[in-house]
Amino acid sequence: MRILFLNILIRVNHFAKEFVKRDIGTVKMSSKKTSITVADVARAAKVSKATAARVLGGYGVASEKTRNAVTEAAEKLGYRSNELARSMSTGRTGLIGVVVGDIENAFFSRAVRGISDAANAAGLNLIITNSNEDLEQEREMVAVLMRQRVAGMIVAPTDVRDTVHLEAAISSGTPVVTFDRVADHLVADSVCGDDAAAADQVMRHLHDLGHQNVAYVTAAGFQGGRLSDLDEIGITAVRNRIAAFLTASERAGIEDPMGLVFQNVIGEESAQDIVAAILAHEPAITAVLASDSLIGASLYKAFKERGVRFPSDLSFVSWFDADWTKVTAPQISVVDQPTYEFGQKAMQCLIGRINGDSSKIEHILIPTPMIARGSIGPRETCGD
Amino acid sequence: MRILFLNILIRVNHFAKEFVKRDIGTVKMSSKKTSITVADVARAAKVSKATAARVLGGYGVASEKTRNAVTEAAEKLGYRSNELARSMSTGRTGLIGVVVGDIENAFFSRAVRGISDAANAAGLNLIITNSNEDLEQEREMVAVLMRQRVAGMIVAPTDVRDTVHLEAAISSGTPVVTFDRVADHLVADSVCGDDAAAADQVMRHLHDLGHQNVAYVTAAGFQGGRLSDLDEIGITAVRNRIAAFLTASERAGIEDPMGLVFQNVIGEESAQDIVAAILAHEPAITAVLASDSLIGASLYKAFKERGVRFPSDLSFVSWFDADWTKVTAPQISVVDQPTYEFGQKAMQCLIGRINGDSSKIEHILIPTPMIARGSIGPRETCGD
DNA sequence: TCAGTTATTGAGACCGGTCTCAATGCGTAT
DNA sequence: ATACGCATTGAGACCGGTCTCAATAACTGA
Repeated sequence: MRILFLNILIRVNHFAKEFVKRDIGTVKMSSKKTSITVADVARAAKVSKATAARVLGGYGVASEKTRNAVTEAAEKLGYRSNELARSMSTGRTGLIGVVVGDIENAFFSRAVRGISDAANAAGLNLIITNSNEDLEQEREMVAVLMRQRVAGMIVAPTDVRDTVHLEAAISSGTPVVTFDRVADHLVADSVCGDDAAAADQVMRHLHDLGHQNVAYVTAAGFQGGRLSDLDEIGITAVRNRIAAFLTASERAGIEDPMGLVFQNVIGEESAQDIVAAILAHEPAITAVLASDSLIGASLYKAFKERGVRFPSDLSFVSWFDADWTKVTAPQISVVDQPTYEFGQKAMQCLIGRINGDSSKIEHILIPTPMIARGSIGPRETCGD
Repeated sequence: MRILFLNILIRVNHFAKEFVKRDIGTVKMSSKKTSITVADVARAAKVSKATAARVLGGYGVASEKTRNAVTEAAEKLGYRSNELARSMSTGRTGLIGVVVGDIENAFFSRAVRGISDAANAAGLNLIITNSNEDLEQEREMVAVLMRQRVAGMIVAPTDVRDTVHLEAAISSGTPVVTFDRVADHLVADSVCGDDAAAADQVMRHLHDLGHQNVAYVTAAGFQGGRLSDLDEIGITAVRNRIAAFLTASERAGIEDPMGLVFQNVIGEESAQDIVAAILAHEPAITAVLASDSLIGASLYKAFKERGVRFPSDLSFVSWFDADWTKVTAPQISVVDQPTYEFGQKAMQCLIGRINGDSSKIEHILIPTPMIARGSIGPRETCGD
């Protein structure tokens, strides 16, 4: 009788426990309805969490029967993997950090498109950040990306003379590839246009057309408002162009080539000032090189406003084949920077590094040929 | 003797196990050297992990003495927080997913800049993806973003007639804001230009100038190569423009307004075909509206190649005030879409939703006024 | 059928942080 | 000195997945 009672009590207790367990399970599932886990799928498929994870994560082995059961349960439950959890476990994220000057600048947005396409093809995704060509902001963005534990970073460094933050990232095991600019001392691959060759080519072309006084216009600002030392320039792309420009100007007999470098052109107001200075220059400047397409567009508009005719009054070349260079009359001659390819190459390098490639650091130079259009003409037609 | 031998064997085995364990521990610490954890900092500061986390995570309370000790240890060790772990715990990431048609299109890159600036100001970062205005790719990108557990998404939907994937995201608790396009049935805020009003304004202006046969050129493709039903258009921005265009054309006495909608202009080749068709149109088409700046640039170039003069032969208006519209001669009249503001507004809406705002869904309409420039002129100067 | 080998599965620890609540410490009043 | 209330701290569970290795199952050959 006593034994029978105890037996009944044990059964009731067992039933109550099963009831509570089921109830808790129901509540849990209800509140977590929006996020099904591997454990949920495993329960539904009547396998262990580890087995379900193997199937859903696509690693290890599982029998076909098990695989089907898990797959079906996952579909039925609407399982969606959690990359955060996966990344925590594996120590690897599928995220790539990108630091550009300004995503709105077509030069960078096209490069980002190239990076993005190559990344997506490799199952990776981009976190895009803007440095605004400001070192402090670049540092902050790199820190943000490091906290996100990006698998690697592609950076257009604002100033190659101060890359401590990039060195720290690299030391932490995060591979870095720079694009458009190269820091020689950094243990990072780089992908850049051949700026020196391009500047040289443009200058030769202009000299062949009889030009001697050629101006170079840049956004970079110099101490005392005038270039006196190339080391002032933290963006290697710009430095290389100007170095080649100076060499070529000397070759053409210019005694003070640095005096032909016009600085600090950021936006249309400063372009107006520079255009006034160029038009007032003695001896007359008969050709202008714009360091990038933003500057190019501002200068072009300012010159047109003053009634300058291309190429009869002034020959004009801009870096980067932006959309606007092809609707002007005449069309603008450009240094064609294939930034989509820059981006693709940079991403390919980075994927190699992420996958453990420890071969020698590469500095990839991509040709950036001049496209001569109607904005360049012989000096004799340039009025004197 | 046998017992002695077994005893020695057991001791050797034990020693070997301890040796291997020590060796593994050393290797492990060495490989983890680059990632200092809260536990490491806690150890160095002689507090518990929970306390160190409180200080480093900036939540809870800690004495000043403790705070200083932890902060100092963290600096000395070079602690860098792990957002993955934090997000796992908190159930919240600081990532925002963005799906645009093509980051390279200035319309989107400027919007993304607006989104990015607003996000960064709120301590958030963007994962940018491209849909290429393809529904399948959009679905895939949304899935990728959901797997990353983004805190919310800003999407320019490719087709508002099929938004199951967005509905699923919203049901999962991930707020969505659409921009440029609106899906009425979606429980999502939207930020768009007032396309109907803009089209109406442009048409009124053209009619006031005497134009009657005005063409609208779009990238959208229609069944049978001709627009017959507005519901064919999955992008609401385009649909609204065309609807207003048709209404205004009818008002101006056009009997078959749909015949003035030219479709499927993607790239410069198709632009050539469309330009030929427009120039051959009877009665003569005296004004053209380009649905976006990519189409606009292609059309402009094709017309110029055929010697068309603006505005004497043809008046021309393009949606979006792209850079190229301001260097043509004459400058192009545009519908100014302030996409930077679109992006900012969208991000603000999304931040509200992420923070728990459950107020009524908002559809924000931003004015997109016409900027009349030299490409528009009276019909009488347009040759007949 | 039994033994040996290979394939599959499950238990439990772990990633690096957050969160909860009980334990401990500190300050104040009697 | 003792009691009470408040502030601070620590222990341990947990987030959702991966990884390791022992246990179990399945297969094959004698």
